[in-house]
Amino acid sequence: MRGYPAGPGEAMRLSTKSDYGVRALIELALSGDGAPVQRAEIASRQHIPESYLDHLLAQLRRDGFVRSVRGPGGGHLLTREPEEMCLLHVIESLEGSVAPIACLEEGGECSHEPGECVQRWVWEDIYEETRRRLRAVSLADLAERVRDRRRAAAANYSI
Amino acid sequence: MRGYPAGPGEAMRLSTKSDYGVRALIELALSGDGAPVQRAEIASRQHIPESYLDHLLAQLRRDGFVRSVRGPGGGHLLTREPEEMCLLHVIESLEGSVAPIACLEEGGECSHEPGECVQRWVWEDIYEETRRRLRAVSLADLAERVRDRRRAAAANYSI
DNA sequence: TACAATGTTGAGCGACGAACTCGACAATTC
DNA sequence: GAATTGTCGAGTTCGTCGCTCAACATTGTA
Repeated sequence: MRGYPAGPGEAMRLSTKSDYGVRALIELALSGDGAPVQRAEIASRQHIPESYLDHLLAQLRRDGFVRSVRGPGGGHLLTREPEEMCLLHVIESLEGSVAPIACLEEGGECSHEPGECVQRWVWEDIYEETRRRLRAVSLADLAERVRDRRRAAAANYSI
Repeated sequence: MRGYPAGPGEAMRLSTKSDYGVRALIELALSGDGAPVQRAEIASRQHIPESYLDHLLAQLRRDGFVRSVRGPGGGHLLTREPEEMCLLHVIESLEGSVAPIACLEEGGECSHEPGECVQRWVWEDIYEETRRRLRAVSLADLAERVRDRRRAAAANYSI
């Protein structure tokens, strides 16, 4: 997809991890029957390097979004209904935190002298607003969008 | 201040550039008489590595926030009133862009197949909200805060 | 005019994260 | 028990971040 790290003048940028990860979860949400989806299938459908997807799935498993079934016919499954999983938690699982400055993070230290950290209040508001909006979006919302788009694309194709 | 690059799990993080840069401009705003402020003085007051500050001032000069006076007694000055400079423009000058994903940037390409970029709308809203909030804050606002805090600190000191 | 105090530029460097890859190992199920 | 899956951790490449340094240009003062 990207295949390359973020370039210059691209601070504040999300890494590929959360994008890959969210799209992997969407794929699981889309194949909504009880059958597990294999790594290889997720990877090819969403164009994610398979060996890299391993790590993302491991992380998502650690944080309880996904559970894996081994053996032939195995694969990955969501642990809950996609309606109950929000973008915020998934992204925070993979990116660590979406705090734009360190001192907003839990346990984060402010590097400025006390009383001199003057920009914090601005970013605090932005941070909270960002989290609020990410919390309001569920995996089901995103999956539905994908479904709609794919339907539309298929319809276009047949004309 | 930081002295080190951002660690793991710290995507979406601002670099030191904008923090240093904004604080440098605040320092110029605070010494509001017509006298230029030297690099060395800005650096020591705001604890910014002097040789690094060079680059930031150069960038800010290129983008018209600062103008420099050479020769003995020279230094740096704001080109406009601090009320007329907003945080957004300063940060965008130094960081390049605060877009959380590449395809939101001007001229930015979406790396996904058409119709599959499903998270874009979420981030688009967040991006615009972020820019709106940064635009609403002026250098004068920030300078005033610093002034207040320094006054308070001085008062505390004398008790 | 000389000179010293400034700012400007760009090369360069060490450390570290991003984005992967690879290979060995463990668990399952047929 | 062999084949098929997932798990884990080390390793690689590349590029940015944060910063330094040295050479050069400019300007005010003597």
